[in-house]
Amino acid sequence: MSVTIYDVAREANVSMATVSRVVNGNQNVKPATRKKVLDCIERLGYRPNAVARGLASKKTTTIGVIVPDISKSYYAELSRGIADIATMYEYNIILSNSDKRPTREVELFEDHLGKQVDGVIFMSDSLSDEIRKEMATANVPVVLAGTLDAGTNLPTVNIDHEDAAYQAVKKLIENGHKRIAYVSGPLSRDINRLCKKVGYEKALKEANLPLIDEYFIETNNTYDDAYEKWKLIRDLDERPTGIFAGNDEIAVGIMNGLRDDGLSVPDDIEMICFQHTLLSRVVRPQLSAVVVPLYDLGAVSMRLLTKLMNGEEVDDVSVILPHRIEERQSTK
Amino acid sequence: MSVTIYDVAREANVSMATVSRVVNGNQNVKPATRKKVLDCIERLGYRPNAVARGLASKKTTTIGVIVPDISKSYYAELSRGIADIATMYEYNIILSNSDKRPTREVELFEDHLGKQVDGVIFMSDSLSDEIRKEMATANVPVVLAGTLDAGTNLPTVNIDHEDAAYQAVKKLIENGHKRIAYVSGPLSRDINRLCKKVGYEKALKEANLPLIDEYFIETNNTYDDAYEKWKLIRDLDERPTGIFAGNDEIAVGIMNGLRDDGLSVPDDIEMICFQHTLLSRVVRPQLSAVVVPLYDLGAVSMRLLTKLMNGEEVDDVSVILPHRIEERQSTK
DNA sequence: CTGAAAGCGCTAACAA
DNA sequence: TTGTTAGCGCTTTCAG
Repeated sequence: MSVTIYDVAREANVSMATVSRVVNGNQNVKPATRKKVLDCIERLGYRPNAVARGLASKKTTTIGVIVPDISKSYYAELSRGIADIATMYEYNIILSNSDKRPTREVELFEDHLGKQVDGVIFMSDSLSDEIRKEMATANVPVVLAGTLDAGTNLPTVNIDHEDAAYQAVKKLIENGHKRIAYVSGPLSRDINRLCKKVGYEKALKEANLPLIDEYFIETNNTYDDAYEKWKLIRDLDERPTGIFAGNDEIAVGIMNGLRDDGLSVPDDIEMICFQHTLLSRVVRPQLSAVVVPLYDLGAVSMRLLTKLMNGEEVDDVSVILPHRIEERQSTK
Repeated sequence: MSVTIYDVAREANVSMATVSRVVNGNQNVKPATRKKVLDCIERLGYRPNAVARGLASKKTTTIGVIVPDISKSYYAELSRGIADIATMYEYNIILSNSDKRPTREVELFEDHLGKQVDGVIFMSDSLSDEIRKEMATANVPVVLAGTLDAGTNLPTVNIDHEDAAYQAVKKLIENGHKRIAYVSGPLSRDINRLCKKVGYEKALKEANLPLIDEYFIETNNTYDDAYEKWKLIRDLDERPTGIFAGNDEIAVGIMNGLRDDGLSVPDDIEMICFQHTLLSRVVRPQLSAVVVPLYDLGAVSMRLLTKLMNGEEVDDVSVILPHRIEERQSTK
C-alpha cells in the first residue's frame, strides 16, 4: 500500500525508532544519519500517518469546533480567526454545525471526543445542563467563543455586550432621543437577554427615560423578520425616533421597511446597531454600529485553547475583548 | 485513563471481538449477549476511540475540505451544503483555508492525506500543475466544488457559468441596451476568465454589438475595489447603460458609486449580477441576479464524494446544476 | 547516538 | 454465535 516508517527504516538501514526521531525533529540523531534518513523519506515519498501517530502519542493535533451555522457570516468570520491561529500552532479543525439544537450539540461534542480531539471551541446561544455536564467531564479543554457562560466557570472569550449596548443607546440619548426602541435578536440567546437588553435598559434608566414594552421588539435575527416587525413600530401611536438594533441584518430589515413607508434615516429615525457583517458599511445610509471583533474573538479563543492544551498556567480564563462604536450615516 | 473496548469485554464477560461486533451493529450476536454488552457500555460510559478504529480499519469517516476563505459567504454557504450531507453519511469534516495560495493548497492537501481523510472536496480559483499532480496520485477521491477543471478530468460540481453570464447579458440586450459593461472578478479565477467573460462576449457578438475594451473592468472581488472602479466607468465618453457584474458585492460597490454620483438604478443604468449572498435582496434597489445554488453545489459535491468513496459506479463525474435568473429592481 | 520491543485501542480474518 | 490472534503505523521507554 503506502509507504510506512518501516519501509524508510529498511531503505536507510536504520531502525524505525531513528526514522521516528528524525521525523519528529529529535536532536539525538547524528547529522549524517539524519541526512540519510531524510533522503530516503524524500525518495520514497514517505508521509507520516497521523492516525497511527495519534494512537501512539494520544495527541491528534486536531481540535473540534462546534458552531451553530457556518453559513452565517458571524460564525464564518469567527471561525476564520480560530482557523488562522490553529494553523499557526499546527492544529487541524473538525468543524460541525449544531443549528443550536441542544441534543445535537451534545451528540457533536461526544462525536468530537470520540475522534480524540485535543480540545474544543464551542459556540452557541445558551448552554444546556447536558452540554455543561459533558464539558465538565471531558478530558480535554473547552473554550467558549462569543458564547455566554451564565453559570459555570468555563474559559470564555467575549466582548462586554452589556456595555456595548449601553454605549450605543447612550449615543442615541445624547442625540436628544427620548423614545428609543430596541429591536433584538431572540431572547433565547443569553447574550441578548442577559447583556444587550440589560445594557439598553440601563441606559434608559440612567437618563430617566421610561421603559416602554412596545419599544422592545424581538426578532428571529433575520432580515425578513425584521422587515415585517418594522410594521409593529410604524403602527405605534408614539413612534420611537431612535432605534437600537441587535445586529446589522436586523437593522437593514427595519431600515428598508421604514424607507418603504416613506421615512428616512437618519432624518426621521436615527439608528445604531451591532455590526456583524459587511452590511453595515455597504447599505446606504451606512449604519452607525458597535464593531464586534469577530475574527479576534475566534483568534483569541484558539490561542487560549492552545495554552490550556499545553497545560500552561492561565491567569484569567475569561477574557473580554475591547469593542468600539463607529459612527456613520444612520446617526447624526 | 479512559475506558476501552477491553474494559467493556471484561465487565461483560465476553471477548473484545464481541464488543466490537455490537458496537458496529454486526448481526451475528445473540440478543442476550448484545444486551449485556450494551448495558456495560452504558454503565462504563464507553466511547469508541475513532483513532484506533481508523488505524485498524483504514477508514476515518473524515473528509477534508479545502476552501479559499471560509469567512467569505460564498464558501461558507457552499461548505454548509457539504457539511449537511456529510452529517447525513456520518462523516466529519476537516476544514482548512488556503487563501488560494498554490503552495498552501498543496501543503493542506498533503496534510489532509496525512490525517488519512477518506476523501477531499477542493475549492479554488484555478488548479496549479502541482495540485493537479497531487490529486492525480492521491489514493482517495477528490471532488472539485464550484471550481473549474480546465484540463484534467476530475470529478466536478458546478453550474454553467458561461450560459448564466450569457443569459444575464442577453437580458440587458433585450431591454434595449447597446452599451453594456462587464465588471468582473479577477481573471485569475478560471471561471471568470473562461466562462463568464466568454458568455458576456458571446451575447454581445450574437447581437452584433461591439466588444469595447473600456467596458471590461476587472476588480479584486471586493466592495471597496468595485466602488473605486466605478469611476473608470463614470469617466468614459460613452458611458454604458447596462452593467453586468460578476457578483453582488461588486454590483453593490458599483451601484453605490453610481448613486454617490447622482445617478440612479435602473433609470440611468440597469444592472444584473451573479448572486452569491444576501446582499442582492437586501440592498435597494434589489439586484436582478443569476441565483447561484451555493448550498446545493456543496451538497451535491459531498454526495458525489460519498459515491466515489464507496467505489460506486458514477456515470458522469462532472455534474452541472441548473441556475435561474431572478429579476428584481435593478432591471426594468 | 541507535535499536529492540512493548504497546496505543481497535478491526478482521480465522477457528472453534 | 463467540473467541483468538494478528496486525494497523507509530511513539516511547529502556538498554546498550
